Parts: sequence; structure tokens; C-alpha cells
Amino acid sequence: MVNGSTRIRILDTALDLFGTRGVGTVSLDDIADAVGVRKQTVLYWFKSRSGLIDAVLDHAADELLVVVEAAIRSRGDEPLDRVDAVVCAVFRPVVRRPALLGLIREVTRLDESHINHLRGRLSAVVERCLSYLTSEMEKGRLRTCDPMVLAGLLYSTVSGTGTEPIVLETFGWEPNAAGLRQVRRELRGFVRAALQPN
Amino acid sequence: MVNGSTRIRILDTALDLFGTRGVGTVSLDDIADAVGVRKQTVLYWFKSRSGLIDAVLDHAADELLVVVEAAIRSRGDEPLDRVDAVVCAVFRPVVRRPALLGLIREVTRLDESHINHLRGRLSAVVERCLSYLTSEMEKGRLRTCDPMVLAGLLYSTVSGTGTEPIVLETFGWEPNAAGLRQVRRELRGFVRAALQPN
DNA sequence: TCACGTCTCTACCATTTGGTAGAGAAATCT
DNA sequence: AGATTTCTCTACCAAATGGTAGAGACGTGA
Repeated sequence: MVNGSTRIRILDTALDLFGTRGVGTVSLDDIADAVGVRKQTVLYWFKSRSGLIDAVLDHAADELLVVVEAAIRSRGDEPLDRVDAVVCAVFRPVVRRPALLGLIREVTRLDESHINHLRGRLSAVVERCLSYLTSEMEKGRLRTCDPMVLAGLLYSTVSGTGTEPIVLETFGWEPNAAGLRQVRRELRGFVRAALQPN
Repeated sequence: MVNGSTRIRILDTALDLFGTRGVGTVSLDDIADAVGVRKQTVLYWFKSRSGLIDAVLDHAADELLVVVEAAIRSRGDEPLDRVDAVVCAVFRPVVRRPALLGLIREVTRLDESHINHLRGRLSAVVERCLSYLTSEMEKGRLRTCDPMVLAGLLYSTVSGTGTEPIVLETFGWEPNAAGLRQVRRELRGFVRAALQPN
């Protein structure tokens, strides 16, 4: 009953492949090869491709939740600082594990059942963010707007920056450590400017 | 030598399917079925799957370029208004042809040759945008920052909003005409606030 | 009328896909 | 030791994939 190491390795590898190449284009054989195992071993641990996808989504949600929760609690009272902390927190996986946000983004290509699965896992954090944004707007400490759409915009901006290095390269950006810091700095400035109360 | 109608229909259908379901998960049979024709007809018009992909990317770039070029010229001198016009212009396909931005976003999943192909088609517009942003920043009429990264952020924000309705739904958004207008309004406000000179 | 280019079709093919069946090694329990 | 559970393997399979070969229908120009 122990081990789990093979299972975990499959999960990690699948997350990377799904996130970088897209769920639909990665076969069980691809994953098995990358892990160094046969496809049938993958099917032993996860009863079907669809089951594996759900498990990987769980895995990704877990990783993301930890990061975001920690960031929300970390910094003081000022809302711009808190949002900034979350932005930075979400930006970290962009550097360390690009596949993570790439996978979340894949949600658009999945079918209803997987979408609902992931939604269930993320709804708690979403609720927290929304009520936080709402209350700070009411206090006049954030630019007033529709918090729901604002949250979506924030997500899009951060996730797009992280998951589309190729697009940024088209705009002339150079993909190295210094470039990444630069992108993060501008991203924070952009978000800050967009949220400033008027 | 005339006709072309079948070719165009294939191109249009492929754009829609590639853009909404992802390039990697759409087969030639899928496209042929949707057009109402056999796979071999598709392969008559485009010598291979890869050739079709390039042709579809061209098709998409054309459609996008027309829209953006028109918007850039359309409005007065004030940079915030111009950027706003471009945002609205890019937002229109979001409503009318969601697959268009979805396809552009697929670039991340494509291989080098297709990426370079698309880049070649879009580089002119990108250059124009960058030099415009730079000059307006120098005149102090836009918030000063790295124009390259700013352009990337703008793209991410608009494209993310348009291509991830499912994510927005997770935040509670309702996908109907009124909801779309709401999203566009907030998006414009968000961008305006982020670009305001300080 | 005949030849030719245009367009779509049927018939195949080798490869890859997700998935099943079940054998065999190794550890764990009794 | 013997029995059982855990884990990975080989050997298949039916369906779907991108692609080739080539026939036949169609209109157009000479």
C-alpha cells in the first residue's frame, strides 16, 4: 500500500506535459515514456485517461491553492499590497513550473465533467478573492468596478504573461532571468495602476 | 481555377475548430465532416496537415490585421482613446468569432516552423504598436514603462478575457449579451486606469 | 468532338491511439 | 514456507490518424 512514488511521478510528469503541450495532444504513451515506464503501468495507477486528467487537475489545484492561500495571509492591511502579494505568488510558478498555469488555462479545451471537477476545487479561493475585492471597494480602497470581472481580468493578465512567453518574445522580450524579473516588475506596476482608487 | 469556395469553407471551418478545440486535437476528418466533404478533399486543397495549419494561421492573421489597422487609424490624437479603440476592435472578434483569438493563443502549442510563420505575418503590426507606445510615453501621455512588456500585458489581458469565458464563468460571470457588454466595459476601464500617465 | 485541367470521390495503408487480459517478480502477511 | 497483495510487464485489439494512389464526374477551350 506504500510506495506511491510511481503514482506521484506519473502525476508530476503528466502535469508538465499537459500544461506545456496541451491535454489533448499528450498520449498515455508520451507520459509513460517520460516517466520511464510502460503505458499499462499508467493505466494500473489511473483507471483511464479521463481519470488521470482529473487526478492531475486535483494535483495542480492543490499546488496553486497552497501558494495563493499563503500569499493572501502574508502581507499587511493595504489591499494594493495584498493583491500585489498574490500576483507575485502566482508569478512564482510561472518561473518554477510553467506548466501549472498552462494546465489551468487548458480548462477551456476540456469537457464539462473535467471543468466542473476543477471548478469545485477552486471555488473556495475564488469566493474569498471576490468577497475581499468587494469589501475593499466598498471602503474606497480599490478602484470601484465589478469585482467578478476584475478578478477575471487579473487572472487573465497574470496567467497570459506566464503562459505565453512565445507571444512576449514576439513583442521582443528575451526569455532569461533578467527578462523575467523585468516582466514581473511591469506586471506589478500594471496591476497596481489599474487598481488604484480614483 | 475559379471556385475557391470549397477551399475557403475548409479554411473557415478549420479556423473555428482549431481555435475552439485546439490545433492538436482536431483531425482532418473532423474538419472534413464539418465542411461536409471527405478528408481527401481537404488534402487536395492543402498538401498536408501542416500546410493547412499555416494557411489557417495566415487566414487568421489577415482577419486580425484588418481589424486592428482600421482601429489604429480610426480615432483622434489622444493615446488613451487610440488604445481604447484597439481594445474594442480586438474585442469584437471575441464576440463574433471567438475562435480567432483562441487560435492566436494556440501558438504556444505549435512547433517552431508554424510559430515563425505566424510571427512573420504579425511583426509589422507589432512594430507599429511598439513605436507608437514608445513615442507617447516619451511625450508623457502614457504611464511610463517598458513598452514591449506593456504590449504583451495588454494582449494577455484582452485575449484572456476573450478566450477564457469558462474562467470568467468560474468567477460568476454570465455568458450573454449583457454580460459581454459588462466585461468589455470593465476591460476598457481596467486598461485605461493602467495606462493613465502619472 | 476531343483533350485537358479542376474537383471530389473510393479504396487502401502504416502508425498510433486508449484500453483489456493476464503473466510474472517482489514484497508482505499468516 | 505458503498465500496474498502490490506492482510492472508482454501481448493483444479495435478504432482513429495522416497520407497515397488513382478513378470518375465536370466544365472549358480548340
